[in-house]
Amino acid sequence: MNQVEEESLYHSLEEEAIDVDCLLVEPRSDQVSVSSVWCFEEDNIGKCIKTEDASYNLGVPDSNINVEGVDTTKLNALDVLPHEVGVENLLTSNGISPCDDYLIDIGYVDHGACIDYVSNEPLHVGNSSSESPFPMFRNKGNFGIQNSLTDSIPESECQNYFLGNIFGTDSKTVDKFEDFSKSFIDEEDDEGNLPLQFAQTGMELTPFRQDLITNSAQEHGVGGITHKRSRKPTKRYIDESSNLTLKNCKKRKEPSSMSKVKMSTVRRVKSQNEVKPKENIQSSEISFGKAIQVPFISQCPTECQKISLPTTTENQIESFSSGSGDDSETQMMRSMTGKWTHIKKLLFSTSVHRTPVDLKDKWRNLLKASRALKGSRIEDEQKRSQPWRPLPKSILCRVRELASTYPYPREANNSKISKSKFPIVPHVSFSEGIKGNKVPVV
DNA sequence: GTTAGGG
DNA sequence: CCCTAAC
Repeated sequence: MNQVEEESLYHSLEEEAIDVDCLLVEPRSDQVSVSSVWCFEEDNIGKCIKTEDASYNLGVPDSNINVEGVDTTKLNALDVLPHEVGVENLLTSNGISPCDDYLIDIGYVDHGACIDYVSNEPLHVGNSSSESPFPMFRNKGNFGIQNSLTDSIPESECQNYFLGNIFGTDSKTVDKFEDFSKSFIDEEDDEGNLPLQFAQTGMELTPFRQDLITNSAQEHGVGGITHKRSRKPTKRYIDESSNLTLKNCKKRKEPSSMSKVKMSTVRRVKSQNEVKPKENIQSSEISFGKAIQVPFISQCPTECQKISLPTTTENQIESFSSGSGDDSETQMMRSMTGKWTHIKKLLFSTSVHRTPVDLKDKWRNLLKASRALKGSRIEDEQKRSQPWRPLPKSILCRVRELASTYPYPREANNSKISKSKFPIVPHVSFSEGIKGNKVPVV
């Protein structure tokens, strides 16, 4: 139907005073009342009850929550609306235009659907001075849309629209859908599937429709038409992702400038073919990280976690700590200034994510735990007092033993241990203990 | 730059 | 794990 037909129809109806239910609305209002429109719509519900039933049965909720339904209705309304006739032209011009029924239906429904989603924005209908909140739209916008569609499209076709667009089964409907989409697709947009095209199309149309689509997308989340153009991950993200595999999937701040130096140092140590320490250290790394990936070696079996330090590392530590050799003095002096750094270098070289400070903290925590155990003596009591899983008693005992042997600075008054043995703390390597606790292994 | 220690 | 003071 075109505008002329509608106009003539309207006049004929008016002259003959035939219209009954459909014109409960006062047609001669200067302001087009939306509630009137809704009265009209309500009275016409019967006309398209079949369509409504169809849509409702198809799961289109009352509040247009169904994304596909929303877009479908909008699509249909847009499709029905003659493009050459602007809504403003149809609805304004001092009152209701000759084709009120049709135009209110289409135009207002079109806008009403938008209002339903752009709740904060008053409806401006062309030159009309009406600016009403249209409260009823929020509740019954769906009716309007569907009625308009029903009135505008043959019933069967209307059903096909709903059915096809909701389920995507009707090829005819899909064709129409595609045609509609193509008619609005930005030429630059050559990607995306149908829903995406439609979304892009909607954004090309008007602010109303943009809001409609975006709002519907926000409301409905992931499903339906909310396929947004997938964003390529940034290079930084990719780098970080790849690093995560190396850093045991642990988000962690890049540990300061020192750690950068350590990283290079670590790499240098790695290049020295310290395979065995690596293995042992890897086992320790398995213990500390959560879901740690071990990139260089195969996972050590559980037995492997309790092996003592490999000979290479042991020799290094011995030479480092015992004072044998000419360089022992220098090393010892260095150890005095950078104990944890050296421990890290020697024994946790492959634990890229762990800084010397971390090692220090870990050891401190172990000492704390061991002291706590010493105080309570009863493991059950410890379990009760601690929110976390307690370390196995054997482990804590071992920590105490080591702590007495290699006292932590300022925490142990035990001065019988010479400072030259500090670096031997690395005799403890942390391994995964029972129940996933981190366990120092000697 | 490194450690100790508090938070 | 982060921060800061101290060295």
